[in-house]
Amino acid sequence: MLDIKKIRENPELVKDSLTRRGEDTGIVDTLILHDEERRRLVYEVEKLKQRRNEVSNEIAEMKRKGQDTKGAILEMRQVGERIKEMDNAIRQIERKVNDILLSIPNIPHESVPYGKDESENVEVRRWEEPESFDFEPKPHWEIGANLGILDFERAAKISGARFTVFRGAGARLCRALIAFMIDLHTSEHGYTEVYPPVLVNTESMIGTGQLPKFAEDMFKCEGTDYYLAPTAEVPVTNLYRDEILSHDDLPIYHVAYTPCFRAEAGSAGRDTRGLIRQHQFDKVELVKFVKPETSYDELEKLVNNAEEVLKRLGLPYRVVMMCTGDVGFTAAKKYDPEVWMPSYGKYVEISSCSNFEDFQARRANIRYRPRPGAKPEYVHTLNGSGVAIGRTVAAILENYQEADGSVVIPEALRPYMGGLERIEA
RNA sequence: GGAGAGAUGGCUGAGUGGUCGAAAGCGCUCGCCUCGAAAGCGAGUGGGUGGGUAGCCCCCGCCCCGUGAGUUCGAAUCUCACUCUCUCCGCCA
Repeated sequence: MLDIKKIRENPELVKDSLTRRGEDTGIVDTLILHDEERRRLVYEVEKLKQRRNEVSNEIAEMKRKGQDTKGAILEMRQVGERIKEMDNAIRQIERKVNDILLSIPNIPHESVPYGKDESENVEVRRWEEPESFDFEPKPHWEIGANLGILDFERAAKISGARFTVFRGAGARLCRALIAFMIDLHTSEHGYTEVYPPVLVNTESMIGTGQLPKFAEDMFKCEGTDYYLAPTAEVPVTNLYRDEILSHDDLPIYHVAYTPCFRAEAGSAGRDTRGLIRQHQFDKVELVKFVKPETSYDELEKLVNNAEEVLKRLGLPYRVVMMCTGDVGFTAAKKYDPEVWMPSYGKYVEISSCSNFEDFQARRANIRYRPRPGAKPEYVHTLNGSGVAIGRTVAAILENYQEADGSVVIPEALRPYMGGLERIEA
Protein backbone atom coordinates (compact mmCIF):
# COMPACT_ATOMS: atom_id res chain seq x y z
CA MET A 1 0.00 0.00 0.00
CA LEU A 2 1.21 3.45 -0.84
CA ASP A 3 0.99 6.46 1.46
CA ILE A 4 -2.16 8.43 0.66
CA LYS A 5 -0.36 11.63 1.67
CA LYS A 6 2.38 10.97 -0.87
CA ILE A 7 -0.18 10.26 -3.56
CA ARG A 8 -2.02 13.44 -2.68
CA GLU A 9 1.16 15.50 -2.88
CA ASN A 10 2.60 13.87 -5.96
CA PRO A 11 0.02 12.00 -8.03
CA GLU A 12 2.26 12.16 -11.10
CA LEU A 13 4.81 9.93 -9.41
CA VAL A 14 2.20 7.22 -8.97
CA LYS A 15 0.82 7.63 -12.47
CA ASP A 16 4.32 7.38 -13.86
CA SER A 17 4.86 4.20 -11.86
CA LEU A 18 1.66 2.70 -13.23
CA THR A 19 2.62 3.67 -16.75
CA ARG A 20 6.03 2.07 -16.41
CA ARG A 21 4.31 -1.07 -15.19
CA GLY A 22 2.02 -0.96 -18.20
CA GLU A 23 -1.11 -0.28 -16.21
CA ASP A 24 -3.92 2.24 -16.44
CA THR A 25 -3.57 5.47 -14.46
CA GLY A 26 -7.23 6.41 -14.18
CA ILE A 27 -7.71 5.19 -10.64
CA VAL A 28 -5.29 7.78 -9.31
CA ASP A 29 -7.61 10.65 -10.19
CA THR A 30 -10.59 8.74 -8.85
CA LEU A 31 -8.70 8.14 -5.64
CA ILE A 32 -7.78 11.78 -5.23
CA LEU A 33 -11.37 12.83 -5.86
CA HIS A 34 -12.65 10.44 -3.18
CA ASP A 35 -9.91 11.51 -0.83
CA GLU A 36 -10.82 15.18 -1.16
CA GLU A 37 -14.47 14.40 -0.55
CA ARG A 38 -13.52 12.33 2.46
CA ARG A 39 -11.45 15.11 3.97
CA ARG A 40 -14.21 17.63 3.39
CA LEU A 41 -16.72 15.42 5.21
CA VAL A 42 -14.30 14.69 8.04
CA TYR A 43 -13.70 18.40 8.52
CA GLU A 44 -17.45 19.09 8.69
CA VAL A 45 -18.31 16.25 11.03
CA GLU A 46 -15.45 17.04 13.37
CA LYS A 47 -16.78 20.54 13.86
CA LEU A 48 -20.10 18.99 14.87
CA LYS A 49 -18.40 16.57 17.22
CA GLN A 50 -16.50 19.39 18.84
CA ARG A 51 -19.78 21.20 19.41
CA ARG A 52 -21.34 18.07 20.86
CA ASN A 53 -18.45 17.53 23.24
CA GLU A 54 -18.57 21.12 24.44
CA VAL A 55 -22.31 21.14 25.02
CA SER A 56 -22.21 17.74 26.70
CA ASN A 57 -19.75 19.12 29.20
CA GLU A 58 -21.97 22.16 29.68
CA ILE A 59 -24.92 19.87 30.35
CA ALA A 60 -22.95 18.07 33.02
CA GLU A 61 -22.08 21.44 34.55
CA MET A 62 -25.69 22.67 34.39
CA LYS A 63 -27.01 19.51 36.01
CA ARG A 64 -24.55 19.95 38.81
CA LYS A 65 -25.96 23.42 39.36
CA GLY A 66 -29.51 22.14 39.06
CA GLN A 67 -30.26 24.16 35.93
CA ASP A 68 -32.66 23.14 33.18
CA THR A 69 -30.96 21.17 30.39
CA LYS A 70 -33.92 20.32 28.15
CA GLY A 71 -33.11 22.76 25.36
CA ALA A 72 -29.49 21.75 25.13
CA ILE A 73 -30.33 18.06 25.11
CA LEU A 74 -32.90 18.57 22.38
CA GLU A 75 -30.39 20.45 20.25
CA MET A 76 -27.76 17.81 20.76
CA ARG A 77 -30.16 15.06 19.82
CA GLN A 78 -30.39 16.63 16.36
CA VAL A 79 -26.65 17.15 16.16
CA GLY A 80 -26.19 13.51 17.07
CA GLU A 81 -28.44 12.41 14.21
CA ARG A 82 -26.52 14.55 11.76
CA ILE A 83 -23.22 13.14 13.01
CA LYS A 84 -24.48 9.61 12.55
CA GLU A 85 -25.51 10.31 8.95
CA MET A 86 -22.18 11.89 8.13
CA ASP A 87 -20.20 9.14 9.82
CA ASN A 88 -21.98 6.64 7.60
CA ALA A 89 -21.16 8.65 4.51
CA ILE A 90 -17.53 8.88 5.60
CA ARG A 91 -17.36 5.17 6.25
CA GLN A 92 -18.58 4.45 2.75
CA ILE A 93 -16.12 6.75 1.08
CA GLU A 94 -13.29 5.50 3.26
CA ARG A 95 -14.04 2.01 2.05
CA LYS A 96 -13.71 3.22 -1.54
CA VAL A 97 -10.45 4.98 -0.81
CA ASN A 98 -9.09 1.93 0.96
CA ASP A 99 -10.14 -0.46 -1.80
CA ILE A 100 -8.30 1.65 -4.34
CA LEU A 101 -5.23 2.00 -2.14
CA LEU A 102 -5.07 -1.77 -1.70
CA SER A 103 -5.24 -2.22 -5.46
CA ILE A 104 -2.39 0.12 -6.45
CA PRO A 105 0.92 -1.70 -6.98
CA ASN A 106 4.21 -0.67 -5.44
CA ILE A 107 6.40 1.92 -7.14
CA PRO A 108 9.39 0.29 -8.85
CA HIS A 109 12.79 1.44 -7.58
CA GLU A 110 14.69 3.79 -9.88
CA SER A 111 17.26 1.07 -10.59
CA VAL A 112 14.59 -1.21 -12.09
CA PRO A 113 14.86 -1.25 -15.89
CA TYR A 114 11.85 -0.33 -17.98
CA GLY A 115 10.26 -3.20 -19.86
CA LYS A 116 6.80 -4.29 -20.91
CA ASP A 117 6.99 -7.94 -19.89
CA GLU A 118 9.27 -10.80 -18.88
CA SER A 119 11.06 -10.73 -22.22
CA GLU A 120 12.72 -7.50 -21.14
CA ASN A 121 14.09 -8.70 -17.82
CA VAL A 122 17.82 -8.22 -17.50
CA GLU A 123 20.33 -10.95 -16.73
CA VAL A 124 22.79 -9.66 -14.15
CA ARG A 125 25.11 -12.64 -13.71
CA ARG A 126 25.70 -16.31 -14.38
CA TRP A 127 27.39 -18.98 -12.34
CA GLU A 128 28.97 -21.92 -14.21
CA GLU A 129 27.96 -22.93 -17.67
CA PRO A 130 25.61 -25.91 -18.04
CA GLU A 131 27.34 -29.22 -18.69
CA SER A 132 26.78 -30.82 -22.02
CA PHE A 133 25.76 -34.46 -21.97
CA ASP A 134 27.32 -37.13 -24.18
CA PHE A 135 23.95 -38.84 -24.21
CA GLU A 136 20.36 -37.70 -24.64
CA PRO A 137 19.38 -36.20 -21.26
CA LYS A 138 15.94 -37.09 -19.95
CA PRO A 139 13.45 -34.78 -18.29
CA HIS A 140 13.19 -35.18 -14.52
CA TRP A 141 9.72 -36.71 -14.60
CA GLU A 142 11.06 -39.60 -16.65
CA ILE A 143 14.17 -39.97 -14.53
CA GLY A 144 12.11 -39.90 -11.35
CA ALA A 145 9.52 -42.35 -12.62
CA ASN A 146 12.21 -44.75 -13.87
CA LEU A 147 13.96 -44.65 -10.49
CA GLY A 148 10.66 -45.15 -8.68
CA ILE A 149 11.11 -41.98 -6.64
CA LEU A 150 8.44 -39.78 -8.28
CA ASP A 151 4.90 -41.09 -8.75
CA PHE A 152 2.60 -38.76 -10.65
CA GLU A 153 -0.12 -41.31 -11.48
CA ARG A 154 -0.87 -42.24 -7.91
CA ALA A 155 -0.73 -38.59 -6.85
CA ALA A 156 -3.37 -37.89 -9.49
CA LYS A 157 -5.49 -40.66 -8.00
CA ILE A 158 -5.14 -39.34 -4.47
CA SER A 159 -5.59 -35.67 -5.31
CA GLY A 160 -5.49 -34.75 -8.99
CA ALA A 161 -3.28 -33.08 -11.53
CA ARG A 162 -0.29 -31.04 -10.34
CA PHE A 163 0.47 -33.23 -7.34
CA THR A 164 3.37 -35.61 -6.75
CA VAL A 165 4.15 -38.53 -4.48
CA PHE A 166 7.82 -38.64 -3.52
CA ARG A 167 9.02 -42.11 -2.63
CA GLY A 168 12.10 -43.71 -1.09
CA ALA A 169 15.24 -41.75 -1.95
CA GLY A 170 13.00 -39.11 -3.57
CA ALA A 171 11.19 -38.43 -0.32
CA ARG A 172 14.47 -38.43 1.51
CA LEU A 173 15.92 -36.01 -1.02
CA CYS A 174 13.17 -33.52 -0.20
CA ARG A 175 13.81 -33.87 3.50
CA ALA A 176 17.56 -33.59 2.97
CA LEU A 177 17.22 -30.41 0.90
CA ILE A 178 15.00 -28.80 3.52
CA ALA A 179 17.44 -29.60 6.31
CA PHE A 180 20.47 -28.61 4.23
CA MET A 181 19.03 -25.24 3.30
CA ILE A 182 17.78 -24.37 6.77
CA ASP A 183 21.11 -25.36 8.30
CA LEU A 184 23.01 -23.22 5.80
CA HIS A 185 20.87 -20.15 6.42
CA THR A 186 20.78 -20.46 10.20
CA SER A 187 24.41 -21.36 10.83
CA GLU A 188 26.14 -19.31 8.12
CA HIS A 189 23.78 -16.53 7.10
CA GLY A 190 22.37 -15.51 10.49
CA TYR A 191 18.70 -16.40 10.04
CA THR A 192 16.47 -17.57 12.88
CA GLU A 193 14.33 -20.56 12.04
CA VAL A 194 10.56 -20.40 12.46
CA TYR A 195 7.93 -22.97 11.70
CA PRO A 196 4.64 -21.11 11.29
CA PRO A 197 1.03 -22.07 10.54
CA VAL A 198 0.25 -22.45 6.87
CA LEU A 199 -3.45 -21.79 7.27
CA VAL A 200 -3.68 -18.03 7.47
CA ASN A 201 -6.52 -15.55 7.81
CA THR A 202 -7.69 -12.81 5.48
CA GLU A 203 -5.82 -10.10 7.39
CA SER A 204 -2.53 -11.82 6.90
CA MET A 205 -3.22 -12.27 3.21
CA ILE A 206 -4.00 -8.57 2.88
CA GLY A 207 -0.92 -7.70 4.91
CA THR A 208 1.49 -9.24 2.43
CA GLY A 209 -0.53 -8.26 -0.64
CA GLN A 210 -2.04 -11.55 -1.89
CA LEU A 211 -5.49 -10.15 -1.18
CA PRO A 212 -7.70 -8.60 -2.31
CA LYS A 213 -6.26 -8.71 -5.82
CA PHE A 214 -5.15 -12.30 -6.24
CA ALA A 215 -7.87 -14.28 -4.51
CA GLU A 216 -8.32 -16.63 -7.47
CA ASP A 217 -4.71 -17.83 -7.11
CA MET A 218 -5.34 -19.09 -3.56
CA PHE A 219 -7.03 -22.05 -1.96
CA LYS A 220 -9.59 -21.12 0.64
CA CYS A 221 -11.00 -23.48 3.25
CA GLU A 222 -14.72 -23.51 2.76
CA GLY A 223 -16.79 -22.11 5.61
CA THR A 224 -13.76 -20.62 7.37
CA ASP A 225 -11.57 -17.56 7.20
CA TYR A 226 -8.53 -19.73 6.41
CA TYR A 227 -6.45 -19.66 3.28
CA LEU A 228 -3.72 -22.14 2.47
CA ALA A 229 -0.63 -19.97 2.42
CA PRO A 230 0.90 -19.73 -1.05
CA THR A 231 4.30 -19.07 0.55
CA ALA A 232 5.85 -18.76 4.01
CA GLU A 233 6.18 -15.07 3.21
CA VAL A 234 2.59 -14.69 4.41
CA PRO A 235 2.76 -16.17 7.93
CA VAL A 236 6.33 -15.05 8.59
CA THR A 237 5.93 -11.43 7.48
CA ASN A 238 2.73 -11.24 9.51
CA LEU A 239 4.58 -12.39 12.62
CA TYR A 240 5.08 -8.75 13.54
CA ARG A 241 1.83 -7.33 12.18
CA ASP A 242 0.52 -4.42 14.30
CA GLU A 243 3.72 -4.28 16.30
CA ILE A 244 6.22 -1.54 17.02
CA LEU A 245 9.69 -3.02 17.10
CA SER A 246 12.63 -1.53 18.91
CA HIS A 247 15.44 -0.23 16.72
CA ASP A 248 17.84 -2.75 18.20
CA ASP A 249 15.53 -5.60 17.23
CA LEU A 250 16.46 -4.84 13.63
CA PRO A 251 17.44 -6.33 11.35
CA ILE A 252 15.38 -9.49 11.86
CA TYR A 253 16.19 -12.45 9.62
CA HIS A 254 13.90 -15.47 9.53
CA VAL A 255 14.13 -18.70 7.60
CA ALA A 256 11.08 -20.94 7.39
CA TYR A 257 10.30 -24.21 5.75
CA THR A 258 6.64 -24.63 4.78
CA PRO A 259 4.54 -26.36 2.20
CA CYS A 260 3.02 -23.87 -0.25
CA PHE A 261 -0.31 -24.04 -2.01
CA ARG A 262 -1.30 -22.39 -5.25
CA ALA A 263 -4.46 -22.72 -7.29
CA GLU A 264 -2.56 -21.99 -10.52
CA ALA A 265 -5.68 -20.53 -12.05
CA GLY A 266 -4.92 -19.30 -15.53
CA SER A 267 -1.84 -21.46 -16.01
CA ALA A 268 -3.69 -24.43 -17.50
CA GLY A 269 -1.51 -26.11 -20.09
CA ARG A 270 1.74 -24.62 -18.78
CA ASP A 271 4.35 -26.91 -17.26
CA THR A 272 1.85 -29.73 -17.04
CA ARG A 273 4.51 -32.40 -16.62
CA GLY A 274 6.86 -32.82 -13.72
CA LEU A 275 7.56 -30.88 -10.56
CA ILE A 276 7.77 -27.38 -11.96
CA ARG A 277 4.21 -26.18 -11.39
CA GLN A 278 2.35 -27.91 -8.58
CA HIS A 279 -0.65 -27.12 -6.42
CA GLN A 280 1.40 -28.12 -3.38
CA PHE A 281 5.16 -27.75 -3.07
CA ASP A 282 7.77 -27.23 -0.39
CA LYS A 283 9.87 -24.14 -0.02
CA VAL A 284 12.48 -22.76 2.33
CA GLU A 285 11.82 -19.06 2.56
CA LEU A 286 13.94 -16.16 3.77
CA VAL A 287 12.21 -13.12 5.28
CA LYS A 288 13.84 -9.91 6.50
CA PHE A 289 12.65 -6.91 8.50
CA VAL A 290 15.12 -4.06 8.18
CA LYS A 291 15.66 -0.34 8.59
CA PRO A 292 14.69 1.56 5.42
CA GLU A 293 18.15 2.93 4.73
CA THR A 294 19.62 -0.58 4.57
CA SER A 295 17.01 -2.39 2.54
CA TYR A 296 18.78 -2.35 -0.83
CA ASP A 297 22.00 -3.68 0.67
CA GLU A 298 19.90 -6.30 2.40
CA LEU A 299 18.34 -7.27 -0.91
CA GLU A 300 21.74 -7.96 -2.44
CA LYS A 301 22.71 -10.06 0.56
CA LEU A 302 19.43 -11.93 0.35
CA VAL A 303 20.01 -12.87 -3.29
CA ASN A 304 23.51 -13.99 -2.43
CA ASN A 305 22.12 -16.20 0.34
CA ALA A 306 19.78 -17.87 -2.14
CA GLU A 307 22.57 -18.23 -4.69
CA GLU A 308 24.79 -19.88 -2.12
CA VAL A 309 22.35 -22.80 -1.97
CA LEU A 310 22.69 -23.36 -5.70
CA LYS A 311 26.47 -23.01 -5.59
CA ARG A 312 26.82 -25.61 -2.85
CA LEU A 313 24.57 -27.95 -4.78
CA GLY A 314 26.62 -27.33 -7.92
CA LEU A 315 23.63 -26.25 -9.98
CA PRO A 316 24.36 -23.81 -12.83
CA TYR A 317 22.23 -20.70 -12.53
CA ARG A 318 21.82 -17.12 -13.54
CA VAL A 319 20.27 -14.16 -11.78
CA VAL A 320 17.70 -12.03 -13.56
CA MET A 321 16.54 -8.57 -12.57
CA MET A 322 12.86 -8.08 -13.24
CA CYS A 323 11.85 -5.14 -15.39
CA THR A 324 9.01 -2.76 -14.54
CA GLY A 325 6.50 -4.86 -16.45
CA ASP A 326 7.34 -8.05 -14.56
CA VAL A 327 8.40 -6.90 -11.10
CA GLY A 328 5.12 -7.96 -9.51
CA PHE A 329 2.41 -6.16 -7.61
CA THR A 330 4.09 -5.82 -4.24
CA ALA A 331 7.78 -5.52 -5.03
CA ALA A 332 9.82 -2.36 -5.63
CA LYS A 333 12.68 -4.45 -6.94
CA LYS A 334 13.04 -8.14 -7.60
CA TYR A 335 15.75 -10.61 -8.61
CA ASP A 336 14.95 -14.12 -9.75
CA PRO A 337 17.73 -16.69 -9.50
CA GLU A 338 17.07 -19.21 -12.27
CA VAL A 339 18.50 -22.72 -12.40
CA TRP A 340 19.56 -24.50 -15.54
CA MET A 341 16.97 -27.11 -16.51
CA PRO A 342 18.19 -29.39 -19.33
CA SER A 343 14.69 -30.63 -20.22
CA TYR A 344 13.55 -27.07 -20.81
CA GLY A 345 16.81 -26.14 -22.48
CA LYS A 346 16.77 -22.94 -20.50
CA TYR A 347 16.98 -21.38 -17.07
CA VAL A 348 13.92 -21.82 -14.83
CA GLU A 349 12.98 -19.66 -11.86
CA ILE A 350 13.94 -21.37 -8.61
CA SER A 351 13.87 -18.39 -6.30
CA SER A 352 12.48 -14.89 -6.22
CA CYS A 353 14.01 -12.22 -4.02
CA SER A 354 12.18 -8.95 -3.45
CA ASN A 355 12.46 -5.70 -1.59
CA PHE A 356 8.97 -4.45 -0.79
CA GLU A 357 10.23 -1.33 0.95
CA ASP A 358 7.35 -0.18 3.20
CA PHE A 359 4.61 -1.52 0.92
CA GLN A 360 3.83 -4.57 3.03
CA ALA A 361 4.79 -2.90 6.30
CA ARG A 362 2.16 -0.25 5.71
CA ARG A 363 -0.50 -2.85 4.93
CA ALA A 364 0.46 -5.02 7.87
CA ASN A 365 1.30 -2.06 10.12
CA ILE A 366 4.79 -3.19 11.06
CA ARG A 367 6.82 -0.34 12.51
CA TYR A 368 9.92 0.37 14.57
CA ARG A 369 11.31 3.25 16.61
CA PRO A 370 14.44 4.67 14.97
CA ARG A 371 15.61 5.61 18.48
CA PRO A 372 14.03 5.39 21.94
CA GLY A 373 11.16 7.86 22.21
CA ALA A 374 11.14 8.63 18.50
CA LYS A 375 8.04 8.39 16.32
CA PRO A 376 7.43 4.94 14.90
CA GLU A 377 8.29 4.43 11.24
CA TYR A 378 7.49 1.59 8.89
CA VAL A 379 10.14 -1.09 8.51
CA HIS A 380 11.16 -2.39 5.12
CA THR A 381 10.35 -6.03 4.42
CA LEU A 382 12.10 -8.39 2.04
CA ASN A 383 11.82 -12.01 1.20
CA GLY A 384 13.16 -14.60 -1.14
CA SER A 385 13.04 -18.31 -1.68
CA GLY A 386 16.06 -19.98 -0.33
CA VAL A 387 15.05 -22.02 -2.35
CA ALA A 388 12.07 -23.94 -3.81
CA ILE A 389 12.43 -27.64 -2.95
CA GLY A 390 10.48 -29.26 -5.80
CA ARG A 391 12.30 -27.37 -8.50
CA THR A 392 15.61 -28.13 -6.82
CA VAL A 393 14.78 -31.83 -6.90
CA ALA A 394 13.99 -31.48 -10.61
CA ALA A 395 17.23 -29.60 -11.23
CA ILE A 396 19.33 -32.18 -9.38
CA LEU A 397 17.73 -35.09 -11.21
CA GLU A 398 18.31 -33.48 -14.58
CA ASN A 399 21.73 -31.95 -14.07
CA TYR A 400 23.19 -34.93 -12.19
CA GLN A 401 21.73 -37.70 -14.35
CA GLU A 402 24.01 -40.35 -15.83
CA ALA A 403 23.70 -42.33 -19.03
CA ASP A 404 22.52 -45.42 -17.13
CA GLY A 405 19.57 -43.52 -15.65
CA SER A 406 21.06 -43.12 -12.19
CA VAL A 407 21.48 -39.78 -10.46
CA VAL A 408 24.52 -38.65 -8.49
CA ILE A 409 23.79 -36.93 -5.18
CA PRO A 410 25.56 -33.54 -4.85
CA GLU A 411 28.27 -33.84 -2.24
CA ALA A 412 26.88 -31.17 0.05
CA LEU A 413 23.72 -33.24 0.37
CA ARG A 414 25.24 -36.62 1.13
CA PRO A 415 25.46 -36.12 4.91
CA TYR A 416 21.72 -35.52 4.83
CA MET A 417 21.13 -38.62 2.70
CA GLY A 418 22.79 -41.06 5.08
CA GLY A 419 25.91 -40.98 2.95
CA LEU A 420 24.09 -42.05 -0.21
CA GLU A 421 26.14 -41.08 -3.28
CA ARG A 422 23.86 -42.14 -6.07
CA ILE A 423 20.21 -42.96 -6.64
CA GLU A 424 19.86 -46.08 -8.75
CA ALA A 425 16.92 -48.10 -9.96
C1' G B 1 -18.54 -29.47 21.65
C1' G B 2 -20.40 -27.94 27.10
C1' A B 3 -19.63 -24.54 31.61
C1' G B 4 -17.22 -20.40 33.63
C1' A B 5 -13.60 -16.12 33.90
C1' G B 6 -11.28 -12.35 31.32
C1' A B 7 -9.44 -8.69 27.24
C1' U B 8 -7.34 -1.17 29.52
C1' G B 9 -1.03 2.56 27.28
C1' G B 10 6.05 -0.95 26.11
C1' C B 11 4.77 -4.17 30.69
C1' U B 12 1.89 -4.91 35.51
C1' G B 13 -2.58 -2.98 37.07
C1' A B 14 -6.91 0.77 38.99
C1' G B 15 -11.27 2.76 36.96
C1' U B 16 -17.96 5.86 39.82
C1' G B 17 -22.08 6.98 32.64
C1' G B 18 -20.16 13.47 32.70
C1' U B 19 -12.63 17.68 32.19
C1' C B 20 -10.56 9.66 31.68
C1' G B 21 -6.35 9.56 26.87
C1' A B 22 -7.23 7.25 31.31
C1' A B 23 -4.68 6.51 38.73
C1' A B 24 -0.47 3.89 40.50
C1' G B 25 3.88 1.00 39.83
C1' C B 26 7.65 -0.83 36.49
C1' G B 27 10.35 0.31 32.23
C1' C B 28 12.31 4.22 29.14
C1' U B 29 14.37 9.47 28.12
C1' C B 30 16.52 13.95 30.09
C1' G B 31 18.42 16.63 34.31
C1' C B 32 20.44 16.96 39.50
C1' C B 33 23.70 14.27 42.71
C1' U B 34 28.69 11.31 41.86
C1' C B 35 35.57 10.80 40.07
C1' G B 36 32.16 7.22 37.70
C1' A B 37 28.08 3.95 38.51
C1' A B 38 24.03 2.36 41.54
C1' A B 39 20.56 4.30 44.82
C1' G B 40 17.94 8.77 45.65
C1' C B 41 15.54 13.32 43.87
C1' G B 42 13.12 16.26 39.79
C1' A B 43 10.88 16.53 34.92
C1' G B 44 9.05 14.09 30.67
C1' U B 45 7.26 9.76 28.45
C1' G B 46 0.79 6.06 23.77
C1' G B 47 -0.99 5.59 18.67
C1' G B 48 -3.62 7.65 14.59
C1' U B 49 -5.90 11.44 11.90
C1' G B 50 -8.14 16.53 9.97
C1' G B 51 -6.92 21.64 9.85
C1' G B 52 -3.65 26.01 10.84
C1' U B 53 1.38 26.93 9.93
C1' A B 54 3.90 24.70 6.88
C1' G B 55 6.63 19.60 5.70
C1' C B 56 5.70 15.96 12.14
C1' C B 57 9.06 22.35 15.62
C1' C B 58 4.61 24.13 17.38
C1' C B 59 -1.06 25.39 17.78
C1' C B 60 -6.36 23.81 17.49
C1' G B 61 -9.73 19.77 16.76
C1' C B 62 -11.42 14.66 16.10
C1' C B 63 -10.80 9.31 16.97
C1' C B 64 -8.77 5.08 19.61
C1' C B 65 -9.51 1.28 26.65
C1' G B 66 -10.14 -6.73 21.97
C1' U B 67 -13.53 -6.02 17.10
C1' G B 68 -18.27 -4.40 15.27
C1' A B 69 -23.14 -2.58 16.12
C1' G B 70 -26.61 -0.22 19.73
C1' U B 71 -28.70 2.90 24.04
C1' U B 72 -27.59 8.16 25.67
C1' C B 73 -27.08 15.18 25.26
C1' G B 74 -22.63 12.35 26.86
C1' A B 75 -19.81 5.34 27.10
C1' A B 76 -13.41 2.41 29.03
C1' U B 77 -17.88 2.28 32.13
C1' C B 78 -24.81 0.03 30.09
C1' U B 79 -26.94 -3.66 25.91
C1' C B 80 -26.10 -7.18 21.82
C1' A B 81 -23.01 -9.98 18.41
C1' C B 82 -18.26 -11.64 17.18
C1' U B 83 -12.91 -12.70 18.01
C1' C B 84 -9.11 -14.10 21.14
C1' U B 85 -6.92 -15.75 25.99
C1' C B 86 -7.32 -18.62 30.55
C1' U B 87 -9.71 -22.61 33.85
C1' C B 88 -12.78 -27.08 34.23
C1' C B 89 -15.44 -31.17 31.56
C1' G B 90 -15.90 -34.10 27.01
C1' C B 91 -13.41 -35.68 22.47
C1' C B 92 -8.82 -36.24 20.00
C1' A B 93 -3.50 -36.31 16.54
